[in-house]
Amino acid sequence: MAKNLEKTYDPKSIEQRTYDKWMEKKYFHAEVNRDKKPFTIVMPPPNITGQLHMGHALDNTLQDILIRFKRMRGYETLWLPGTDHASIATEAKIVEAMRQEGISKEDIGREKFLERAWDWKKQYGGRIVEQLKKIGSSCDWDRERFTMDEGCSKAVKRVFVNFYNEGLIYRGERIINWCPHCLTSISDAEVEYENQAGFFWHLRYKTVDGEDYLDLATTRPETLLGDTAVAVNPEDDRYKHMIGKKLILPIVHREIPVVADSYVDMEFGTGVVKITPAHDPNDFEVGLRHNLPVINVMTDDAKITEDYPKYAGMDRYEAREAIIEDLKAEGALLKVEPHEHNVGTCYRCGTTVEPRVSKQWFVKMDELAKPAIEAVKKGDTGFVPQHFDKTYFHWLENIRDWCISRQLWWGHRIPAFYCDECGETVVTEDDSCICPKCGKPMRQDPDTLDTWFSSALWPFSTLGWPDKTEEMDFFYPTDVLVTGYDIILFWVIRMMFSGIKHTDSVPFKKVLIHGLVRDSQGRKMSKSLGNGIDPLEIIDTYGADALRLTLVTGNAPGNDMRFYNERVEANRNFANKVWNASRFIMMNLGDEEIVKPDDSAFETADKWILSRVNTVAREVTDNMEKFELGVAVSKIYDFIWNEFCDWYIEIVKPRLYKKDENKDSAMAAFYTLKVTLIKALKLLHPYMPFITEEIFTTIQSEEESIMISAWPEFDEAESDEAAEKAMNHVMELVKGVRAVRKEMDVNNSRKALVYIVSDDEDIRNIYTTNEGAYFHLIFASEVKVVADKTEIPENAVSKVISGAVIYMPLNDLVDFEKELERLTKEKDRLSKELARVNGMLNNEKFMSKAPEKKVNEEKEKLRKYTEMMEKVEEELAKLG
RNA sequence: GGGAUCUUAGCUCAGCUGGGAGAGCAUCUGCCUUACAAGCAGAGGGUCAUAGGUUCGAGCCCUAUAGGUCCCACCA
Repeated sequence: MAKNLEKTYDPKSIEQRTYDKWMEKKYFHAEVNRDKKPFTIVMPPPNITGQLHMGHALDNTLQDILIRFKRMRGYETLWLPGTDHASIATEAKIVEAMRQEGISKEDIGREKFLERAWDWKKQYGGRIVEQLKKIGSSCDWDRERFTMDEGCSKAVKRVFVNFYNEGLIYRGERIINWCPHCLTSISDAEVEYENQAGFFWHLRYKTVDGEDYLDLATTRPETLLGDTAVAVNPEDDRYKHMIGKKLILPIVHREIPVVADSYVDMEFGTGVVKITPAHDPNDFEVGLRHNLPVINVMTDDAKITEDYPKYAGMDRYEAREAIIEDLKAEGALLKVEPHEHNVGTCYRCGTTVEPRVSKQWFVKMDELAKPAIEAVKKGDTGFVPQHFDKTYFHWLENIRDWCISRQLWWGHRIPAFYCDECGETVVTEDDSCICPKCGKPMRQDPDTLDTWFSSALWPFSTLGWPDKTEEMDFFYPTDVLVTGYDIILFWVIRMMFSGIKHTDSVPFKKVLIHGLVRDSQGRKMSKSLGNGIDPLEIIDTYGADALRLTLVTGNAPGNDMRFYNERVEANRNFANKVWNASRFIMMNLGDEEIVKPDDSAFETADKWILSRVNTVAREVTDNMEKFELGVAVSKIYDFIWNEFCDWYIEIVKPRLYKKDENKDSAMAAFYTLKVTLIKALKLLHPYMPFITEEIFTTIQSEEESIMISAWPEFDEAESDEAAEKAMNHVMELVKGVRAVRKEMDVNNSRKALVYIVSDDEDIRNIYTTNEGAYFHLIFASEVKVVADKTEIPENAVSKVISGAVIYMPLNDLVDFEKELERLTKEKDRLSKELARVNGMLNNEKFMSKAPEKKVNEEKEKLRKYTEMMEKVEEELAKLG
């Protein structure tokens, strides 16, 4: 107990050591334990390509807070960590690395490529895990998973096969989003739209006989190579006569029909649209309706195909230039005007997506979406904050089939097999598939699945599904999913429908949504801007606890936050404050053991702080159960700094310094200090795990860790209204004297006689019995508590507080001006309050409609303010 | 085009079911008071975007307007 703490808190000296201890003791490990209630969070798996950024730091801090809180409350808490194979991102990195060596994927072949990928995973996949540990994450690392490990892969196959057998997965030629850089299809959700400045090229398509024409505009003239029709609205009188006629496609000189389709907006442009089914999703639909040919004019990397020798091999933008020139030459280009339009880009590499018809695998969404919507409507799963359910509903209600096949090698290979002999297709979990029809070995689909297909199963595949495991039974469904709002449509939705479909249960009961961490100017942190703040650097400078506190204070769920170092610094200072308060207690105690003295040794201040910490525990617990983490931690912060340090410690100092004179009183103070500190540390622990552990195990050496200690639950017996009321009077007195001293410019070194005048015997008793609590705080030479003013000297400075008036004869010429100003100000304040209270109490409607409790409160205020007002007026009268 | 969200002290933001406007930082004034100057004490600073409405009572609920942010959307 007599261990010393250093003078300033040094996070570096304790964080690693503390974390190692926790790991060694296996505190993070969860087991199926039927004696306890489970509390489960699965960590959103960071990409193996990733480096810890502020978003991770925030996400994981929130999870760790919830986990530590519940663990202390006696739950069997499982926080299951893991990483995501991130197929497209990882493959891109490896391809890039190989490019620098001068080799391509195809050079080494699929197997060798995958070997490299696994090597890469071994080398870098653990990096982010180590970084997560730096912020104190108390995950069960024994259960760490990877989206491509054996269990998860098994789950993926099972789901694919099940979906397929139920007709919920199908393969078909559809128009999909194609990234010409990543060379793969991507899902709708993976396309980011951005407004780009472009042009409208107005073109003229003439009829076969050359006598008539249709004018239209396009933003992508190069796609004209694939035009197979021109469409007009069937209701459009301007063009009714053209329907069914043939036009000559400029440059290509192919005949194409004019079709009528209500998709065409008569109001927009000329009301004529060229139809390129192979390169535009809408045109594709039109094409289906009118049986139009689909002509793909581009290669995988968005170059024009050999079918158009003149442009073959040109990149789509080069081809655009060339085609425009040719259109001009042909007289088909009427005019060019600037036009801003939405362009789809690949979320991975930013390349403009090329819509393209291709044979892909899809998940049919209609049937799956409905129960996912229902589950949130019924409240089986709820969003915090709730309004995010609107985003969720909106997306699910408008969802289109999900393209899940990717032309990549790194990922879960699609478990579909084709027989080249007889054309049979088999979808099976069995890797070495033999054709059931002709007995020949089958060829597996070369494509892999969208990364999100496997992460959609994360909450249950990590618990052993599809096997019936104890873990599934005990820990599932999970309790909370913590994630950013930017990930709802990618991930949350897919987990929901996958979970409901395969486990007959929602995968989580609550979704706690947080916002983005932005830079000090409110900009998104990004690599390209170079404005990212590295959490590890912050930890290095200020400590993990300060970082964690910064990420949760002053922020409501779902809101973005700005990150700047001044805030971290302030929180580092708080850590130091906690550190020093603890150090103070230990220093003064010396080698003595703390033994709880007889009840009579406890003073009002002791009872007050014990009562307060108890109340704070209740409020904090309530807030945390409602995910109001920011509110909760600011209550702890305020309690520790403003009540415990600034008041209680200051109040008990004389008792500690004179511990030999009154042992019992000193011991009561020590006992109260320790009990209160420990409760406060426990409340703080989920937010600041390292410092609280270090202090706890120093001061409470018989216990081995704060993180497995019991949470301070509210105890009615600790509440002490009388003590709280008394201390409020004491604090008002101290503040009053301090204010007067400051205003009168009286240095604290100058002790003064202080009169406390009150005609209320109870209040006089409070001041008499608690003199020891405040005497030194008001720098008094003597305190006289009296019933009336008869013995107050004429030139005493006065200060009215509730229930009493303070007089301080300062033996100076009283500065009448200042005194007058002070009292007048006070009078103004009181009259405003009185006007407000009177306004309410004189309002008949208020009196009849407001709750009685509120009315009584106001009556009490009226009494108090009236009394104070009288006294202020008396003092003013004295000044003349 | 649809939807969400925000607008509170100089700055960044809290404000839980409607009942006397808060914090951190910054500013001003005193303090090296034997835990902490990464500190202590005191002070100034806000018609809670605007306009209506509901209510005894609105920062909080409703409607509209303005401005900002974000998401979704097939306008060629």
